[in-house]
Amino acid sequence: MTTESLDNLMPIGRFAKSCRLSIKALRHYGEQGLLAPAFIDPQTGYRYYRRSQAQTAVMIGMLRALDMPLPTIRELLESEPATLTRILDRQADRLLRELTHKQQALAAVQRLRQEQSLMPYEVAFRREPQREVTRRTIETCNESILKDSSAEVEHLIAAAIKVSDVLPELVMCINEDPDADGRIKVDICIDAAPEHECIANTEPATIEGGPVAWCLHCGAYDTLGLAYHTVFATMQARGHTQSGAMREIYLNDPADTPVERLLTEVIVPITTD
Amino acid sequence: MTTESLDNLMPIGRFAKSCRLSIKALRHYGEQGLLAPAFIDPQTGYRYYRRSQAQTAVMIGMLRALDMPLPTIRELLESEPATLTRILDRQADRLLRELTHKQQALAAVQRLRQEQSLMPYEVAFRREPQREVTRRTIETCNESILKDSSAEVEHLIAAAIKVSDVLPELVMCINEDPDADGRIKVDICIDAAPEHECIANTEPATIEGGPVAWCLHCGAYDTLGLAYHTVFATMQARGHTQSGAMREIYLNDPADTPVERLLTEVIVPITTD
DNA sequence: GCTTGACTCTCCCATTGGGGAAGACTCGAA
DNA sequence: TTCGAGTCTTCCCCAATGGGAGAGTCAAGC
Repeated sequence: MTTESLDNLMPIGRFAKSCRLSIKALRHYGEQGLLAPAFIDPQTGYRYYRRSQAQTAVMIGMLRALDMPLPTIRELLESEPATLTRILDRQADRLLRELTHKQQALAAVQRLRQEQSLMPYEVAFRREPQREVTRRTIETCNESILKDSSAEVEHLIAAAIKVSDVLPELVMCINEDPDADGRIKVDICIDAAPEHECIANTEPATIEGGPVAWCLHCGAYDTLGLAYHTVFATMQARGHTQSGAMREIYLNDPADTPVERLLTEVIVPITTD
Repeated sequence: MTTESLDNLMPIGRFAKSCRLSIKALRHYGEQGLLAPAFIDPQTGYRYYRRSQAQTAVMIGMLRALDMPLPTIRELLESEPATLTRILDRQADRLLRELTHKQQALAAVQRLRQEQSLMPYEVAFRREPQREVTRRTIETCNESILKDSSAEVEHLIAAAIKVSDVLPELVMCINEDPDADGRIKVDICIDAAPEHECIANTEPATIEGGPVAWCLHCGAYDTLGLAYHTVFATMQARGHTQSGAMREIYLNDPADTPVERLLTEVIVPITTD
């Protein structure tokens, strides 16, 4: 270690100022193995950093500004370019999920504000008829259900129009996961018709009829959660219990309807005892 | 209390299942004053909930799904419709800020991934000439700087084109806040010209020349943060210190340039000792 | 009436990324 | 030498739960 490099050593305060991090944060990064001081005086315990370490420190600050967890940052700083891409991909996925979630939350809050109510739906209790349908089942997770299902719905609709030339009524059944892995099974169903039987990856099925809690959602699909919550709240208040997969019926086609006019029936089968 | 209402009482586990919340969460909500059990057995400490409370519980679950903090939810549950709007407005503001932040983070991560590097800029050290400019100063906070400044920039550009019929070169100086309140002063500057003096809310000013650290950012403005961090990192590695307001020079017009072609000079004045 | 298994209680510790404060020690300049 | 500023460790705090330990309770079957 030359005199020159010794001269470059500075105590934590000055270093913190130069790289725009707090002293606390720097100590924390040291403990977590992201950025160890170049030298620690064994007598006094004082931490000293080398000027060249500021580059790493600034990078850490940047990555933190991107909400990257410290363990991920450590990986990233130690990684080869190849691994770097993989880690960043993972991070981008995570951010995208959080972004979608925030978007939906914002839409929901704005809707509540507009409606001036925490339960902006009229919930009715009624009896649904049994339906014979053609079904395709997909599996997805809670965060990407909107994206995954809408993609699949488009495929199915396109296939149905090709064979029967009519826009079918569409029902989506959400089977809440008994396998716990965060996976959810979703059935996308169109009314049964002889022509529909030839559509790939589908099977005939029956949607049981019976008593249900029901409400009508008007507007974009990303605030459907509010409708479900309102239905559940009303159900509970009356002592009803869910007794099967909840479902949505889409009353118009998103392709030719402005989002604020979209109508969706929200249905939860119940037991009436 | 009638027998009927007593019959409605159920222990926490059943109640939790019926409103889809965890037992832990329910106990916590009780402590925080959001949802107290209808009855607590003084002997055993067992909590009993009434069926009608499930409605509130489901609402709390919904609001938590919107990332609303518990104190806010308490306010909301106790509030009149008038206050409700105000609280939801506040919440929407917060969500919007977080949303913007996530968007920028995602854009930054994707850029890093694409560049396969944590420092995807070439930083140069050079000497900037002094500039005489016409300046408008705005004050904003860190999160909304992009939005606020771009709005103001459009106004100023429009005003300048009206009086001089030429697209002026645009420089933005970011004075980092000494007042600490999270407020940042931003100067939007166009080159000084006699015709510009009549533009409202502007004043003549001088941007000092001198040594700077410099890099060129190509692409959308929301990842400019990466460029700044790279510049700072390189500066620190060479032992340079910032000595004035950092600034950006916009080399083309966002109105007629595709975002991926936008060029921005990022400049940080330094001392060279 | 007793056993047994499912439920529930309280209390404590963990998470993330630090911030704040206390009390003691150290550094550097005058 | 002295004094003010810097730094050390240690402990507690934030939000909203989750997990687990150890003890007590409930309800159903025998």
